[in-house]
Amino acid sequence: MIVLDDEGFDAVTMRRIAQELETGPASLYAHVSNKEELAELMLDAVLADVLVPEPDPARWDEQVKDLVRDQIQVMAAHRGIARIAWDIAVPVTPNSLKQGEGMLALLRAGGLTLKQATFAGDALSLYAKAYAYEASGWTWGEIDQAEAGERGKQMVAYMRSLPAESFPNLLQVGEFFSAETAKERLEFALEAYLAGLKVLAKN
Amino acid sequence: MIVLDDEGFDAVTMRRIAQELETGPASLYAHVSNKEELAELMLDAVLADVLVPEPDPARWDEQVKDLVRDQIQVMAAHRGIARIAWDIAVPVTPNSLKQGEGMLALLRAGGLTLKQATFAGDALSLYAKAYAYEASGWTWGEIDQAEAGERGKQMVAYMRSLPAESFPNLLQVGEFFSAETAKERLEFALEAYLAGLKVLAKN
DNA sequence: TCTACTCTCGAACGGCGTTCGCGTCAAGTA
DNA sequence: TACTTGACGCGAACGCCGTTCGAGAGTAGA
Repeated sequence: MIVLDDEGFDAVTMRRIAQELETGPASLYAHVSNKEELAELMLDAVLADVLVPEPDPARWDEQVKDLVRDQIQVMAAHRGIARIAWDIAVPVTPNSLKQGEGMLALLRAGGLTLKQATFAGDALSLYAKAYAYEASGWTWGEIDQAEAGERGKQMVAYMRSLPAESFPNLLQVGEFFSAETAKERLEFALEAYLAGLKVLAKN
Repeated sequence: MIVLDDEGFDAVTMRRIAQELETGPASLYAHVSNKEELAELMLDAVLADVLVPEPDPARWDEQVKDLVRDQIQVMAAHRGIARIAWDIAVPVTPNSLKQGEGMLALLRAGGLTLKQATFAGDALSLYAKAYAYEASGWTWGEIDQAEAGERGKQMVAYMRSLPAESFPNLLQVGEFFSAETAKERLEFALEAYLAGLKVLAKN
């Protein structure tokens, strides 16, 4: 009932889910108290697909990167899930907790104090949600692939046309913002942040 | 007309704005083509309050931190603005561009290549949006301050009650997630990320 | 003054999340 | 078996939302 609902729809609505179940929207309220609760259940179901590794101090940094990448991948793979993740203030569902604990364990294996690990885990999950949400935009957006490419080119052209005296840097960076560099941007962010964590861990 | 609209409302709706202007919702469409455009105008107006510094290579890192802090502060100060920032795929309004250019200039002053600066700027603005959105939650949420504190305490208690064998780390970190540590979390993220950038800049 | 044109905005459309209580039906009792 | 009763599924409706349309008001030119 829960897992399949978010696969195919533009926006998950109570009416559409009810339709899927061949019933009226009112019937859903027999199982969940509101849409937010249903959203939490969906997010939790999706997070079950991300398995948390056993910390290995020798390669904890790669493990952290993998975990973030997996979380992003799984959120981006299901339409609307990333958005849901933002609307949930404090995640207390079983799989959310498991992810949180797993991330903490990895960061502690990297030599961070408990407080540092907590703050780092918070920042990383914030970034994962942010990136996944943005990624959902291009993956599931209303515009198709060809049109998206066209848009990208127009964007680059537009940036190049900016007045050089006001935007000396910006007009050169258009090419770095295509969909192809998305992965690269993620890798850069992970590398930079983890490099920073290693610096802070030594103090 | 534009600037004041987002100050007082839980959610900015076309009807409420029209009401504020003592007219019907249809009249707004004479000035903007849809809600998204109106949202862009509001975000741009708000960003005008963030002034972009002249890059100083001696203290570029502090300047970057200041810029991110200012962006967050200004977004968190206006209800609903942070959410709007997420829904805008590519910001092309004048002040958004100015912020982007300013950030690039600072990062380049720190010795990053153009590509590195682009990716770093992207990650930083992603984080700024993410943090500001989260911050909007506590600042403008439907629950009042006293109740929020109560909630926090319950949260800590709940985390302490988790089974120790499954969540050895998580059950100790409840205290680090209170509203008081929010600023500290931001500072940690900034410090870690900038430390990482300095490492990468040397290669 | 009359015409022609522009612009405003009341009313309505289709969709949303959620609520209410009627009607059905199964379990319990005689 | 026949009746009563209780729970509960869900059709219909409520009050929102963003957006559209065209009647009518307002204005400028002849």
